[in-house]
Amino acid sequence: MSDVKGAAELRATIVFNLGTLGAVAADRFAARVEALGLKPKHAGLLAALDSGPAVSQQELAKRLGVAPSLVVALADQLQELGAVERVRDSEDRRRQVLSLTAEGRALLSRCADAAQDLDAELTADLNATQRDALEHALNLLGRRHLPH
Amino acid sequence: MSDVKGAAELRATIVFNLGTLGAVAADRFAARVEALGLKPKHAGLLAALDSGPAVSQQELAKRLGVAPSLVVALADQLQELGAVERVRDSEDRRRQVLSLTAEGRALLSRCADAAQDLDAELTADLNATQRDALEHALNLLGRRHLPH
DNA sequence: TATTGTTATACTCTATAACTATA
DNA sequence: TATAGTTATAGAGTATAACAATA
Repeated sequence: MSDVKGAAELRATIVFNLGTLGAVAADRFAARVEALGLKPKHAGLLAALDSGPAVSQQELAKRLGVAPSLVVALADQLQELGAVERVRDSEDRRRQVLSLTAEGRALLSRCADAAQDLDAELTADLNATQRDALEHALNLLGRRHLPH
Repeated sequence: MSDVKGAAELRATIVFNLGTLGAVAADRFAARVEALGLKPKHAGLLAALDSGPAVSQQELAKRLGVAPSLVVALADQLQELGAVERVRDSEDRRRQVLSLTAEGRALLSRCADAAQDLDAELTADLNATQRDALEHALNLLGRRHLPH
């Protein structure tokens, strides 16, 4: 069974298709949210803020798997858009606590709209069973392999 | 139905999970093939060469969706590894025709091994039915949305 | 002294533009 | 003049390192 494998075997793998289709998906999502003045990472930050209680920027960086300095830049830009507010934590004045504004929630909602639109576009030639199975399997993998 | 959507709705989408899991998959694949002296794009080039008849570098660039100058760099590195050969086309001496060597085929095979290993790792907590459905759906999407 | 946020710098990846050889 | 390949340059994105304020 140590057969020599070629392009066909590589292309058939889940990892290969996840990686390449993931890049396509990310590009299309980026194109959609660009109209909102956002990059995908901004949407990620908005989602992280909407998910749980207010946290420090350091904590956000860990959740998102990015450098703290990047959180600073993303938050700066979101603040400029009026999407987030920075409030110094009165208990530990080193901490900047980020929170979503109404505008931030509206932007996040429009990101979700864009993602749902793209889902329909991407899965147009899957039948309902296939689509549900894909959605379910990806949600399972997400829960297992993504930070949350 | 113009309900305000939040992080939960965004995270549940296929596009979101494809994008984020795709990045995870790509990172893991990159880590594996690094031991072979390769980056994912090198594997992509090897696979493209294995897929069809010999073509020019320009044609390769179109197939891979990258700039021609990147194909030059990738091919340089693969040639250094003894994985590809460059032969001037005798009919049009501007063209460099790339072809896989035995070493190149061996490297590609090891890339496929790595991808199959990662598949098992990634889908460890899916049952056989879920796994097959995921694999099938991704292959369908790949045929529809990736160049080939 | 350690930690949070910030700023400054550097690195990786890849595209665009300029150049060479051939057509 | 146009095209294949190559080389040089530039930009986007993000990390690492240095710094300031607070603990």
